[in-house]
Amino acid sequence: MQYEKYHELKRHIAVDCVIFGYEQEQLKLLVFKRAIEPAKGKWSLIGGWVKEEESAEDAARRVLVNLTGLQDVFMEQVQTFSKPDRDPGGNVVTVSFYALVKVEKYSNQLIHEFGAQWINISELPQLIFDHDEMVARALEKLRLKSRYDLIGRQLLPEKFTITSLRNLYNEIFQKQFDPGNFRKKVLSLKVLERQEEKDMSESRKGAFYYKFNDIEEEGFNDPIFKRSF
Amino acid sequence: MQYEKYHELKRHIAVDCVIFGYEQEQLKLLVFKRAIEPAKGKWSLIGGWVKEEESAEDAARRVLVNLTGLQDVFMEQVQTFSKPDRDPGGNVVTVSFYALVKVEKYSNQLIHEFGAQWINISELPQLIFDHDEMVARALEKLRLKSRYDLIGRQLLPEKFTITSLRNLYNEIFQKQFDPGNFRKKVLSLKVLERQEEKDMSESRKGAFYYKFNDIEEEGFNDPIFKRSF
DNA sequence: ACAAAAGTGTTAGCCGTACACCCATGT
DNA sequence: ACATGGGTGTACGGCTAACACTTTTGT
Repeated sequence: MQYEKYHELKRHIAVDCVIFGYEQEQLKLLVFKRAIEPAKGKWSLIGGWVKEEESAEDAARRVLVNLTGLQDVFMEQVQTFSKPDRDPGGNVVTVSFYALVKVEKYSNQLIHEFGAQWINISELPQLIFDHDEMVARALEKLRLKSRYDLIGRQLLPEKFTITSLRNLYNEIFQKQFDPGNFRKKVLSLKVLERQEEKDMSESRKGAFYYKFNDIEEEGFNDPIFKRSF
Repeated sequence: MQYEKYHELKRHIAVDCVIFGYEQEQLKLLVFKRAIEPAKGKWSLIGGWVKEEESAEDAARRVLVNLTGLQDVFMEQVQTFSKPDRDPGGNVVTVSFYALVKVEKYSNQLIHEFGAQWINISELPQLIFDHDEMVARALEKLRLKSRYDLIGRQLLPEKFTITSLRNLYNEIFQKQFDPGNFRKKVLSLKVLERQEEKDMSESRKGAFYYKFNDIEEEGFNDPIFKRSF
């Protein structure tokens, strides 16, 4: 498990996690300043070794739980990277995952402990090895999912406004959705429930909070958003 | 490389290939009758070990070249399977790929040599281990690709009729596309070139052959087929 | 009264679907 | 002439996109 040693061994299997969060109307990624060699001080994703008695999915979940304490985080496999020379420290095959977490639930203490930081998706520094490509592929996958599912359940707080949800989609697709049309579209999907309470912080009139309802976690057959972005 | 031995060792990395082909207006999969234990006589996908000095992509390509002699086959990573007990013969992490090949180019001799057989996608026997799931996931990925790309370049012969192409889509989505609408749709994409020659075998009138043109291999931004199937 | 965001309504145009209809030709 | 698949035309309906318009309320 010690990084300094692994180059002596033959080939290892690891996971890396592309962790998305949504905070202050921005889509962010949790990145880490490496405390150890190689590439000490450089930015990277968080990862870990896959133990012999677990699957890559188990390992990724373990890494995430260890980092955040959160048990039921949405997570999906993205791609496996296996070029023998992709990690200068040794021959490492890495299965990458992306995760969607509610930033609010994070303990800031944990984050500092790991040298982690939430960074806006459009202001990312260069990451080590092929981690940039992992992020790019994860973002592609997130966009694809967002097109067929109404995501937000895993990223937004329990209660949120339609405007917040729209902003999330604006961030994901780097595009301004029309407020009126977006509202009608998502409400027509019948997965949101309006609450009594209003958010008064953003306007005089106030905006109703919504919650995701419990039924039908599964995606729709048709794309929600059919046009190119 | 010997299967009988690998259970003694700790953990291996392998690839498996979901090889799609199109023959006699049917979407088929190349499956193999295992000649060795475990699961001798059962059907499976073709696979191979990933050598220490190569990537999973390299390994998959090597397996395919070895099997077919074809160099430039379309191939894409699907998913990695890593449950420690997924292969009763040992702890094997497998990266699965799908490939699209022109059946016509295959040497039948090679196929028999490997105990292989083209089987219609809807008549597949049960496959060993988690190979059924690999096929299911590969098919999902193929469907997704077919929705955004006009697929067929890699599956159809050089010259083909619109009806053949439509049949391919019928097979992929298990749905009957409307002949007229399908024709207009694919021709509007401007990626097909009509040939002088006609195929006279299917109708009195004859159907023009088409070829894919050379420009723009990349996909479209919008889904070609937007509705559910 | 005004501003500013929330929310509703309206319209035009595009596109998918269904289906009618013509075409070419071997028997 | 007719049957058959190839190929074209048309009309309806649904949906998207653009944007005008109304609502609410603190200042």
